[in-house]
Amino acid sequence: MATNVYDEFEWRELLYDATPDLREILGKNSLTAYIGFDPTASSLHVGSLVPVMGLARLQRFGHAPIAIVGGGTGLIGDPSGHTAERQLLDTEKVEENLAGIRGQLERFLDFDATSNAARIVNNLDWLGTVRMIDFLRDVGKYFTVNYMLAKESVKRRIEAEDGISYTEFTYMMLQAYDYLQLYDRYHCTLQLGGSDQWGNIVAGADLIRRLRSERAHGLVFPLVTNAAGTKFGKTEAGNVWLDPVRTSPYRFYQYWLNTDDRDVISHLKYFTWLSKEEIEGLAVDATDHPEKRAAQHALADAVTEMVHGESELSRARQASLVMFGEAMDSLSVTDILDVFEDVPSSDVERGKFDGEGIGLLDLLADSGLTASKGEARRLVRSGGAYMNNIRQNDEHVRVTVNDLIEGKLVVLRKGQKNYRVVQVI
RNA sequence: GGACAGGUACCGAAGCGGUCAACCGGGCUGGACUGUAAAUCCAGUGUCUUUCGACUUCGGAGGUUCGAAUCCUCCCCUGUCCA
Repeated sequence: MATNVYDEFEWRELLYDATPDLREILGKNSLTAYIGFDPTASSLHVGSLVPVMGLARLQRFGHAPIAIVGGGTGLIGDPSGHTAERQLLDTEKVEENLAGIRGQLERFLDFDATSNAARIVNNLDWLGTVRMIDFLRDVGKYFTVNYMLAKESVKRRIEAEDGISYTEFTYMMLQAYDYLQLYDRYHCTLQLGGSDQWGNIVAGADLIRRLRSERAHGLVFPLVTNAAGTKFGKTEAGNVWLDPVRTSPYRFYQYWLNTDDRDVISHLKYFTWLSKEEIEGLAVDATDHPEKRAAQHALADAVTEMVHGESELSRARQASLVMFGEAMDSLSVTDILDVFEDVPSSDVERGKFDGEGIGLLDLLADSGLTASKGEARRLVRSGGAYMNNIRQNDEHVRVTVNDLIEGKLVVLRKGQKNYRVVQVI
């Protein structure tokens, strides 16, 4: 393991840009560093793992991390990386989001460390009470409009048709003020962020230099990309969240497992604690035996365990086996309901299974797995229909009580991974 | 307001009196292959019954005809050009 966190960031390719001399400074001193998190939702998503782990990595190298949850700035909206004016969130919503994010951050940071304990602070503490006149005199005076206009995030929006509101335009000053406050309160001299934050970070460092004659630093991470050109952290179903209620651990696990070959090594560097040697070993495996996908498994295991814990990881793996065709007769109803937690289910009356039972085609159509009986028929004929993970070739088959697992449910499947749990009521 | 062009299934796009549930391409869904990948190949893609067949569909409403997506009338909408 490297001894300087700067080197650590560097080999992980997390170093997009940094202020001069930062490497030496990080090697010599224990710094206090911060990252801001926007409370735009009540959960962080996988994209936030880079900055979150960035803080955690810093802490492991002896630096003290501060996570700002932007209760104040969140009420304003950061124009960086956005092409259109953002919707304002109301105070109540921001409060709610803050609570969720705070809980998630606590998983990653050590708040009990003796010399470099982590902190979570809310910038509403100072932004909420600062008086406009004071702010303009103390902070605004040091920002020329020319300087702000030159920033990429502002420039892009000025060129866009809808422009930028004064509110969002001010955002940069607020973030700079945050940095100044943290400097004054905790002697924080490093700010981290995504590459889109560079302008805001430098603005803060400049402000500290002018007002306190002290050098403050910045380091930004690259934007995480996918080789296929798709947006990182997004699936057809939407964002991949850390919150297990929004994205089940199974889906979370699957998201990482499906990482493109071309991305998997860099994502291992970004999102895991695996060492350089371990990752290099996995890179060799990936080249020699791509079909084994050892790197994807390592990635999915590591990230799922880190975010959801060991028992959720093993459940996700179990669910994956069953989802991809493993026989399910060894599973109990409880297990099945667990595995198929985020699979749609439908209810059918018990009486339908009595005696002759219900036609397979009717069951497929009634459950909504196929849109019509005709479609169900075609599905069976083409060999894509399964009941309890057993392929059904006969379209005249009838489903009776004997097919029910523990008399309670039957699992229908269309193709590789379209499931439907039919529960008997 | 005027002149053209056009509105067809998820999208694009043929068809211009019967053989049209409607060519073809994309998408989508299965299957084969495979690494829960990419590419490729095969099949399917209105509903119901499946063997024949029945019913509802081609902007809307009427009409002509034994018979219309195809012809006529009116209406609605879209695009382009001229006011």
